[in-house]
Amino acid sequence: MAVEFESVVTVSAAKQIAESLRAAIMDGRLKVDERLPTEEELAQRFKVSRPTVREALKRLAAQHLIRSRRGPAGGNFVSSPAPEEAAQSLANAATLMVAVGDISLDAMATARLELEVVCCRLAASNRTDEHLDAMRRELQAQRNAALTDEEFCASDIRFHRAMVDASGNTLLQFLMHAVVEALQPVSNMIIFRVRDRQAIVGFHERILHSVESRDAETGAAALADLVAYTRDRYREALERRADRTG
Amino acid sequence: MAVEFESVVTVSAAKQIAESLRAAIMDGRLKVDERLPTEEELAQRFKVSRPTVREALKRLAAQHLIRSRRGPAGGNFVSSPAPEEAAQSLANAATLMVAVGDISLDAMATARLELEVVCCRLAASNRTDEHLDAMRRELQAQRNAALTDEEFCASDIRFHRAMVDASGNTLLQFLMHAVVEALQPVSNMIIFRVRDRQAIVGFHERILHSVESRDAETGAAALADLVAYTRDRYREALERRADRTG
DNA sequence: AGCCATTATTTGTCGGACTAATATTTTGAG
DNA sequence: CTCAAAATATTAGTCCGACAAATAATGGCT
Repeated sequence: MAVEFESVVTVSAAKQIAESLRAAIMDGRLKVDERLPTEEELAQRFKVSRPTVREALKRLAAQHLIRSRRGPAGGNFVSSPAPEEAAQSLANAATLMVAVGDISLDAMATARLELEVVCCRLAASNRTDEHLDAMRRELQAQRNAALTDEEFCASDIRFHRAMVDASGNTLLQFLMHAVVEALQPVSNMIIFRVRDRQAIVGFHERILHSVESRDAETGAAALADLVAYTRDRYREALERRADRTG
Repeated sequence: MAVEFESVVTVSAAKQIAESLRAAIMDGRLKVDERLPTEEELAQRFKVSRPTVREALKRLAAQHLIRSRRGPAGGNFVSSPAPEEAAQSLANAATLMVAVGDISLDAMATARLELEVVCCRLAASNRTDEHLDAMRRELQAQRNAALTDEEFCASDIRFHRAMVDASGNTLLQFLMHAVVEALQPVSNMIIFRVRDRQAIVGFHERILHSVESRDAETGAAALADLVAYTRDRYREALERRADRTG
């Protein structure tokens, strides 16, 4: 273990140790899957106790920067960031920001529309048969009236994710998965009527067809219609809720 | 403190406690700025020791879900997610994914272009004078030849952020700040020649003008040119580096 | 009444001990 | 000699108990 860490002296040891290790990982002094010293050794090196080191490690673990295994040949390892977990964290943050009002639902809706239009255009040129199949599968599933609302919503999300995946851009996938996920609570609120489902399936058919035929423009139109429709249904749902409560 | 937590029994106590608290925060049982029980009390409630509770709390702190203060009237408080910090986390994750190859630079560049075109279009219709001023200020700063490379890069980032902010969409701001940030290492690598600076200032002028005159199309073109230019300079930089090392 | 010292409360840190998991080594049987 | 099972060593996970540091509230002093 030849990696050097800056020594930490002043305040809030755990936080600074975490920061020091994080920096070491970020700028490549610690590589992915590399094992870092044992907690005991780190404690000696940073001149703190093991619990303090552990708190630092937990901070990193919470960001999925390290993973740990017990036993000999165990230890704490630099973890390559799993995109799904990172997307989950992002989705959580976005959900909270919506809940607290930092992001308005309107901003979220327009952002989603704009981003999905971009993905749709890329998908129209980069799609593969696998992606089309995935979209078709979800669309077929959504036609099943026996689906519960939750199942329908889940399939809805998978459909959009499949379209995003078809764009072939991993960064957009990453961002969009989180955005779509963060919007799920809203979707859950408004999908409950058969008519709504049929309408949404109709939008999805138009989207799928646009990607199939490599015609991004109709896809953009379909997405715009879908967002407008969703917005209206959401407003209605809010009014109904207002009626019930007062 | 009337909030109930599910009791945790089976495995990995700290992780489950963190998850339990996180869920309580996410679905609103714990509201922002609310103080949660003392560590002692949580330890009793979850039937674990205080260090274990602390590890759970550190996990949440790492995700900026809670903040802590010492002293009476201190404690652990639910923290409203600061967009900048969340964006920083996202940027870190993105940087790592680029470093590890989960995201190709090409994917990153196209994603950035597409997203910035979206932001530019929104900015053209939603911009305020403050946003225009911010963009003008940075542009003026970039004309100063005395700037160090780092200062020029920083101003470059601020210019793009100002344009993104002008879109008026907080979610896009949030995402783009992270994307732009994650791209900084690349920028740092290629900005070193006076000619490059002049070219980039030229692109920025076109972008600013398009937002000023509410003409999104020319802005999109300028952004595309900027990305293409940047890509070429980056390829050259890579070749130079290859020459030096081999 | 206003200011300062005291105090109480809560997180931060510590050291050590024990538990649980697990890879390695040793041992034993075939 | 081979292979499997048991012992062993190593390492993270948990726990306890205590003290340090920060800080708001309290109470006493001027």
